Amino acid sequence: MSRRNHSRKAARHHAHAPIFAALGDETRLLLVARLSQGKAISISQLTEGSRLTRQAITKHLRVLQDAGIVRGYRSGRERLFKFDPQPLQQIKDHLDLVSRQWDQALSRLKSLVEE
Amino acid sequence: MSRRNHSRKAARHHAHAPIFAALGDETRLLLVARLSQGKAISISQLTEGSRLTRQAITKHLRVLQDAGIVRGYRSGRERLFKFDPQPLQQIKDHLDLVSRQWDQALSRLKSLVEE
DNA sequence: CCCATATGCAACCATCCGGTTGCATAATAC
DNA sequence: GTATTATGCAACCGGATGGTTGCATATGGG
Repeated sequence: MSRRNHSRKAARHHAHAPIFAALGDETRLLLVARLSQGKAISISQLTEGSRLTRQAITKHLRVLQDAGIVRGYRSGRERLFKFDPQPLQQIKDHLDLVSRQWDQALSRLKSLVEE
Repeated sequence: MSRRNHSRKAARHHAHAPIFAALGDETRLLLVARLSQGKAISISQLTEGSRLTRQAITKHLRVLQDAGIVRGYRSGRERLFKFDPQPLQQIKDHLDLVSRQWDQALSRLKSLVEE
């Protein structure tokens, strides 16, 4: 295996912002929380227990779907949505990267001071 | 224990959406990446290397600051910003919670099937 | 003092976003 | 085959967002 395989991390994390953005809404966080319970849920089921309109919920689901967090498919007369954990894993990894950089910066600073 | 003790988790993660929202922009992710390197950086330094205006960057920093991800303070004639890891840790924890629910749901399903 | 640098403040603009209402269509139930 | 349920589509609305420009102010250097 050659070494030219270096995919530089600085250039590759460009797709994360839309995922964060999709989670940047309280209603959507609620939907994700509900869908991460496992079962696929229909739009009208998801609308119950929210004071929002079905259309509002539909739009939110669309946003989540475009971010890849959720996947919808038709079943009979209803559209079911199910959770997909992959995008969340992706941004979790990114957050870990940031934290790691921060920690390393701290320890570099600390060793300088102690010297 | 009285009733007042029911801090239902549904009510407690209300502060997470603004943090996700603050990260839901490519420019802001870049700023965070740079600031997580450790050192405090001024507005004009952060503006260099971006094709955006200083004011645009200033606004983005304001958003990050309102989310608590970054803290700014005046030093001489410049305003320095430094990274604060706590909010990111917070949402990382939330993501872990969601993933955990998902995994549990999966294993419940699996045990059902195998039975 | 005077100048250059770094920032603050405000107005303005186009677009996006969250939400609604109204109506059309598809599937199921009876 | 008709009523009911679940969804789709489109227009509309006000407010937030991302960005710009222009000008005012503060601070440090010689």
